[in-house]
Amino acid sequence: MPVKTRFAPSPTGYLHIGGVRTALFSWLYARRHGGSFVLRIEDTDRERSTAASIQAILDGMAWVGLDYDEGPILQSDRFPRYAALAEEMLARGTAYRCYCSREELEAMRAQQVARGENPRYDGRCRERKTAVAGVSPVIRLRSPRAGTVVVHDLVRGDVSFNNADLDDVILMRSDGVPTYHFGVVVDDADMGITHVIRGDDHLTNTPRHIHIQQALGVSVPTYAHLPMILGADGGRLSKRHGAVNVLEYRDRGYFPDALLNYLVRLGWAHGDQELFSREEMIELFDLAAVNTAASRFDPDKLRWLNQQYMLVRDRRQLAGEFAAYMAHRGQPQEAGSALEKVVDAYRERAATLEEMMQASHYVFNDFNEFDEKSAKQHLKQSALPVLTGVLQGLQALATWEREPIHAVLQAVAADLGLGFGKVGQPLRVAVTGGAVSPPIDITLEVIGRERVLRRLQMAQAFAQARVS
RNA sequence: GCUCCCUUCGUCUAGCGGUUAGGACGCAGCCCUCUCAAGGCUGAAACGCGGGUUCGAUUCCCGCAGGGAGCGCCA
Repeated sequence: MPVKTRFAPSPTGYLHIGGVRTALFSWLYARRHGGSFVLRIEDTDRERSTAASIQAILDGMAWVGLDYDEGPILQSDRFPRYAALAEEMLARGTAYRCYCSREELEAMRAQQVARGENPRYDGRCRERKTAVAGVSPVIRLRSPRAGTVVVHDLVRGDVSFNNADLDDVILMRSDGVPTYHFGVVVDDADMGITHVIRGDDHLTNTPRHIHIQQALGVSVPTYAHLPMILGADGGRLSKRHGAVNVLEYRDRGYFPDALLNYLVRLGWAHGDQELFSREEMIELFDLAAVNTAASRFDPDKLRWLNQQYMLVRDRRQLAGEFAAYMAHRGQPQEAGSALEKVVDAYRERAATLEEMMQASHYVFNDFNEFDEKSAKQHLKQSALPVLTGVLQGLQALATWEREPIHAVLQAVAADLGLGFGKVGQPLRVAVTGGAVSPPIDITLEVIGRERVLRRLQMAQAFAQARVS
């Protein structure tokens, strides 16, 4: 039987980073085994589900490039199917109508907790023969009360549960909408899902799902429960640990491949290897090698990984991505030099496109003030002959390229009997406004003749004013 | 409270009875160097605790402690 996996988020918000990891592992498993991957939207919670969330999920999936062979399938399109199955179960006696009010159930649970028991439905409507007037009932599963269920989990091994600890789960709400438990089971069966790969938080739901499958007479899929991703402090991953919305990583200038590479190493490893292309992930991924312990999200490592991708990116592609990113951020981008040269100059100094934009700010934007500390240190009297000499040399330059620029600087340094550092720093402050930039000759090339000459004059005036 | 899961450097992890417990991020130092990076080298840093089993436990078993999840007409 060919492998078929699915990712089944509920559209109650953006696509979460933890969700992407779950989707990735399901996708990898399907791709690894030449199977198919389904995207299913679990929108049975009609109050919280929104069209905007569905769109956010689709956008997120598209951005990270996790393609699906079927879907998006909406559960809300399938309501008649669940209702029909529930009726069949009623007829067969594997399910029954429950007329208990929410208040009644709440009181029941409160009493059980007070007695130190596991709060659960006590089955009081199991044998009820008559309807209660004016009450629209829910439909509950008549689940076994004795014996055990065992979940054969690909990452945990066998996990067994006592049926006595489980209660009769609600299949259909009183308004005729299926619950999550019924929806997943029916859909996984109808769609022929062979492997259910999902978060660890569903492990204790699995015995209930198996009961439903048995009542339905469908086969039990293979389960694999993935460890959770926690925040840096070990708590549930949330906004305060950095971005949890995938699209925020796009907006911060991360590469989707780097994000996926980071995520695949959370709970999975292949020896000491850190860098995995998509193809390698697919080739090497194995559920048996998935860890059992939860892991913590480390933004620093993601950042490092992103730079590793930045470093080896094709220059033309990177330039295109950088241009698109700047446009996305509303950054004007007439540079003095080609964008390819800019990205080559800054890729070593930026882990993300956002950082690249910040680091190369002066290439695209004019300024009228120098960084105070840098100016104080480098734009002083001793810098005047340097600025003057360089200005003259550059004005006379025929081709504005790194090598001839470098030759000019070298000549000025030699003329003045200065080390290169005494030339580079004042220049750097003059043309960038600060003390940090790529090698000065490259910096000048990339900023462009017009801006460089203008800034040199500005710096000259600045230093002159300080002297007098 | 009850049920289930988990436990190797700060973090991600390798390990699958005998290792100087390896790698990566981060951190520190050095080298390179016109600044900052990138890169190279070096360093500090871990088997939660207690019992077993065994000639020998990080590794297998049992407790404990600590963490996490579930116990909804949410998913």
